[in-house]
Amino acid sequence: MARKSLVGVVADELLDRIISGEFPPGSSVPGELELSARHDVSRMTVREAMKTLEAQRILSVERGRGTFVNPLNRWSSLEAVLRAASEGQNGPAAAVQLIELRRMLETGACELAAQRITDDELDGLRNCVADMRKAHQANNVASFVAADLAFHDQILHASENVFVAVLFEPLHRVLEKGRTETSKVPDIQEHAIGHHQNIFEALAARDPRQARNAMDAHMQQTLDDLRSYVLEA
Amino acid sequence: MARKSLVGVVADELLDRIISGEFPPGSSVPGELELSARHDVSRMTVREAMKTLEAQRILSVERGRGTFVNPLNRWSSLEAVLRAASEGQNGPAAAVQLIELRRMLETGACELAAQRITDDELDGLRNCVADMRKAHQANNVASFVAADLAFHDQILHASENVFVAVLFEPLHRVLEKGRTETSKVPDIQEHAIGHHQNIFEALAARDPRQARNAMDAHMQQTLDDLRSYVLEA
DNA sequence: ATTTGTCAGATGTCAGACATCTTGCGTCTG
DNA sequence: CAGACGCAAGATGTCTGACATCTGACAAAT
Repeated sequence: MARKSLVGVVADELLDRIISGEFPPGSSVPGELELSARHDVSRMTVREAMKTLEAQRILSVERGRGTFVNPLNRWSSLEAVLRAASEGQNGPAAAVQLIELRRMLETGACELAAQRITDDELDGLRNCVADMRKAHQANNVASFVAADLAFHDQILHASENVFVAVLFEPLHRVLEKGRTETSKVPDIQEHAIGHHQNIFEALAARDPRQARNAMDAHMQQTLDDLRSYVLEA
Repeated sequence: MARKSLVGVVADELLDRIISGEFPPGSSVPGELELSARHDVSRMTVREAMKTLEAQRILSVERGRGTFVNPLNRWSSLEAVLRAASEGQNGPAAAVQLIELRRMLETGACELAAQRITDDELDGLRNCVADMRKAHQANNVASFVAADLAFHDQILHASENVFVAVLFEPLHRVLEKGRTETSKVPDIQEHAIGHHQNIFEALAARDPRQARNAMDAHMQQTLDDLRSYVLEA
C-alpha cells in the first residue's frame, strides 16, 4: 500500500542524509546532476524533491551557487524537526518536549474557550464525556480514544483561534499512537474521565482560570503516564 | 531586488486564487496544462509551484484524478493561514489571535526556562534589559526593538524546547513589523522595560509560576497596546 | 445485470536543450 | 605589481516534447 512517488522517495532519502549529519546546517548538498545520478532518476525528479524540502525551509536554493541546509530552528515542518530531534539518544527527550508543547497549546486554548464557548459546544463536550464513560464500562478502547480526541478537538474549536488549530494539527498525528497505548490501561481511563469531567465543569462555569488549571492537571497526568511508559520500556 | 522565480510567482498567484475563494476547500484546481497556459509558463514550472503548495499541505495531489484544496486547518504554513485569515474584515481579529498564540508559547517557554536557565543566559538577559534602558534614554528605536527581540529569543532558547522555537520562528517574522510600530511610543517603552525587568527577576529567582505570570502580564500589555492601535487606525 | 474493454484526462517521469547567475582564474592593462 | 576585465566552469531556472501510469466513465461483450 501507499507506493510513494519517486520524488517522495528522493526527498525522504535526502532528508535522512541531512538528519544523519552528512550535510550539516550551512553546508551545501550535492548538485542536482549528482543526485539524479545517485538515485537513478531524472534531474526534474530531483528538482521536485528539492522543492518540497525548500517549501519546508529545510533547504535554501541559491541560483548559480548551490543548495544549502538551513539551521534546524528555521525548519517549518514539525515532523521533520521531530525526526531530527529523535535521532540517537534524544527520542525520550523529544517526546517530553512534545508533551510540553501540547500542554502550552491546550491549556491556552482551554483558557480562551472558557470565554467563548457556546451552549451547543458545551453539549458536545458533555456527550464526549458520556461516551468516554460508556466506552470505559464496555471496555472499548477504540471508542474511548475517539471520544477523548473529540473532546479535545471540540475545545480547540471553541477557542476560536485558527492558528492554534493549525499548529496543533501535526501534533495530533504524532501523539495519536502514544495516546492509544496509554488509554489501554483501565486505571488511566478512570483518571482521564475525572480530568475531563473537571475540565467540562470549569468550561461550563465559563471560568478561564479554573479551566486552565483543570486542563493543566490533565496534561500533567498525561506527562506522568508517558514517563512511566518510557521508564518501563 | 528579490526578483522572484517564476515558480514562486505561479505559486503565489495560485494561492491567492485559493484564498480569494475561487477554489474552496475540497474542490479541485485547474489541471497543469490549463494553468501553464493561463500563466504562460511550461508545465514543469506549474508542477514545481504545485509541489511547494503540496509540501505546505495546502494542496493534495492525486494521481489520475487531479489536485484538490485541503481544508484550512490542514495547512501547515502559518503564513499562508495568516494570509487567508486576514482577508476581508478579519485582519484585526487575526492579529488578536496571533497575539493570543504568541502568549501561549511565550508564557509556556518562560515557565520552562525558569527551571532550566543557566547563569550565562541570565547574564545575557540582564544585558538585554540594560540595552533597552540605554536605547530608551538615547531615543534609539531600532536598538530598543533589537534588544527586546534578543531578550525573548534568549528565553526561548533557555526553555530548551526545540519545538517551541520552531513554531515561534514564523511568528517572529510576522510580529516584527507591528512591534517596531508600538515601540516608537516612549510610554510603551517604559512599560516594556518594567515588564522585562520583572520577567528577568522571576527567572533569576528560578520561580516558574512567577516567571509565567510576569510574562503573561507583558503579553497582556502587548495585546492592549495592539488594541489601542487597531482602534485608533 | 455483470463483466470487460477502451478511451479521455490527469498526474508521474524522463531526456535534452538553452538561459542565466555566481565564482574563480587567467589575462590584460596601467 | 595591483587592479580591472573577460571568460569559462558549474550551478540552478526554464522550456519543449514525449511516454508511462493511474482513474473514472462509458460502451460493448458475455
